Amino acid sequence: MKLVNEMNRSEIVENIRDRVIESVSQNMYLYGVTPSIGRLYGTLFFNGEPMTLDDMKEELKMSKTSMSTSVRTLMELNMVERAWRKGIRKDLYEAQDDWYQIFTDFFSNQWRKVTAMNMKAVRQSLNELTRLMDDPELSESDRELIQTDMDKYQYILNYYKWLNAFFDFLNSDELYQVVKKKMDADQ
Amino acid sequence: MKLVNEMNRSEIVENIRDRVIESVSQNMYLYGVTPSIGRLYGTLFFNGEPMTLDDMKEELKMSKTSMSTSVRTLMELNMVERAWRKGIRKDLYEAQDDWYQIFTDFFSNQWRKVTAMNMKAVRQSLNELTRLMDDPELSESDRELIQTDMDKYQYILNYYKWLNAFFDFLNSDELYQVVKKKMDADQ
DNA sequence: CGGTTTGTACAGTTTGAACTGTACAAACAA
DNA sequence: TTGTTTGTACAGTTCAAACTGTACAAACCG
Repeated sequence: MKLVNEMNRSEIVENIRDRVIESVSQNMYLYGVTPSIGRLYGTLFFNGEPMTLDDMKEELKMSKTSMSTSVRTLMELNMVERAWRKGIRKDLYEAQDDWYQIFTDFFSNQWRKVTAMNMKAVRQSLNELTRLMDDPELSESDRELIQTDMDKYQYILNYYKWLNAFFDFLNSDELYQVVKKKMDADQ
Repeated sequence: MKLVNEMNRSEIVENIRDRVIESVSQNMYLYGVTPSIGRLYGTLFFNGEPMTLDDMKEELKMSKTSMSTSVRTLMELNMVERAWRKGIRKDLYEAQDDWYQIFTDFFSNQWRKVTAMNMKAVRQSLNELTRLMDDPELSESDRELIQTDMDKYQYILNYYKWLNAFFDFLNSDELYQVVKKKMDADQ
């Protein structure tokens, strides 16, 4: 097609880059963020240099407010960090570009938070049922019914304990050795 | 409080159960599902017995259509399975109650799908840039610019390969041994 | 001190996703 | 065959989240 030949080279490179950013951002819902926020991360990642809110607003054609809130979200996920350059008064942000780190951090931070909350709720429920079981007037059939629930709660607790151990493993050095072995096996 | 004493026992047990279901469902956004769908899963999990769409509709006070689409979503995530009981004409569904399995399946299925798509896009981009680099008229500065992008694409590809090896590990027996070790260390 | 720049709180708007009700197709019953 | 039951497609509605613009507080400048 003639048009392509008429495009100047940096335009072509830019288009290719945009396609990759789009692809990455479309799939960042796995991290619980919207495509817009994903696009912002991609932009920062490929820009290399830190950017100001106004840079981002300009690049993505969105409001400054959106850029402000989006960049905060990315910071909470350890995907973006503050940066400083002397002589620049505006806040600067740059992409955390270690994707392995981002991946493991995500679990340690987000998932652990959630499991902790759930464990609390389940532990409390387990306690309340235990107290209920103390009642000597309880019929045998009631007892069985409650026990069924208690067994489930115990199962959930064990699972969460296991999950947390798994996250410990994710943060350990072993991870890389173990996965390396799998990679070599793949070849 | 007097009220509590007046509640009959199964009501109390029910309330405790609902609280746990709510807690679990609130946090199932990590699996990319809404609280409603999470609540449906929780209901099926604690019900034990398989349920029909009408059972669910009744239990959750929602439309049958919602139950139908929600249960499909849960099936795609391997969180719910079809069940059969003789004499019952309606479709029956029961919760997959092995949470370890659900967790590892989630990665194998959802994340792998996403990485595969991204890899495709990045590979294509890398190819196109390689072809662009063949042009002998390319200035040195253009070359460097393109090379910077190509390095990033290569980095992404390596990361995705690593991720896939990690998912292989998740599906392997090793996982349980390795995590077991961490759990014992925790005590 | 007043004047300027920068980030964000907040209210309002837009957009998309969740949810509902109806209408129908497929499966079954008689 | 006709009548009934069951699941889902589809159109419409409702609701929540994303996004914008304005207005202001905090920091900086002279």
